[in-house]
Amino acid sequence: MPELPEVETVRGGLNQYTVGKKIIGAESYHPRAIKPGSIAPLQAVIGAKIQAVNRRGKFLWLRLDREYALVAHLGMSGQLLVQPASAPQQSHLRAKLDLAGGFASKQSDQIRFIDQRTFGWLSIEEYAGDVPTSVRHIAVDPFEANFDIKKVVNKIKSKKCAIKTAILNQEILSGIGNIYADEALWRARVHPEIICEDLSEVEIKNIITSAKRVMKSAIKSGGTSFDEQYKNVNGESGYFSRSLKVYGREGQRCARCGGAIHRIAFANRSSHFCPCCQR
DNA sequence: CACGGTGCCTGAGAGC
DNA sequence: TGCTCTCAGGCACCGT
Repeated sequence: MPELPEVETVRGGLNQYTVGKKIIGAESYHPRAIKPGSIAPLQAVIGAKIQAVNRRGKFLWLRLDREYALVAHLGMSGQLLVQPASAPQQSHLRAKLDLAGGFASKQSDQIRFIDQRTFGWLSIEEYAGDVPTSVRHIAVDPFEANFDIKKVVNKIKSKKCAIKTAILNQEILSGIGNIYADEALWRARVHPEIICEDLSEVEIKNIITSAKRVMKSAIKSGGTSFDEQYKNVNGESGYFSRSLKVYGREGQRCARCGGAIHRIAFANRSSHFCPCCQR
């Protein structure tokens, strides 16, 4: 499941291998691949040059030499791969962009959008200030220079919902999904169902700092080679098996206190935590 | 306005 | 073996 670290890994790969390239072809293969709100079909980007690859939270966009951006969200199972045009076609290929010139060979490269469960999408959008329109309501993520932790702490402190619900809310701070939410709460020793109002500002700040730290180390283990980056995006990278302390570890021992990790259904999701050290 | 619940989607794995 | 059921969780949207 791509959360901020996985999307950042994809952004880095696209930034390295596609910036400066001209888009010479575009095709969509699935009706859900293009977001209904897109102002134009995918073919509108043909002829555009990729100037930069930007990200906020889990939203990604290609800045083009145009008035509009090509926005991408990976949803639950989306991937963006850069591959030579001759590479075999993946079974869930939803769209592709052809680029002029290649890095892997002399033939042209493609950006391929692959998405088994079709919760991801591509969209052509105008800008609302610095970001495309569908990103406008998404809060700044912890890695952005203007991330204001005090403001975020105050906003969370005023909420009457569970702390886990608050840190998953992309309009409060963005980038955290179910995995990193559980990991951040474990590291901060806070039970996911504690009501925000009942936490101290120090505790809330600690949760956010923990989230940033765990996501930072996940980005680091995204690897440096192109292939490794995209292995990570598949969701089964070494990071997941090595470093996760609670997510997907129901019944196993807590690395801190040795107690059993519990899993509860909460807000239509699974929450993993240690009842012994997360009160 | 704030918040909780639901729909969208497909393949893996469990259970019978 | 093969069928059916449950689960995974991103976001947008709707109702209270």
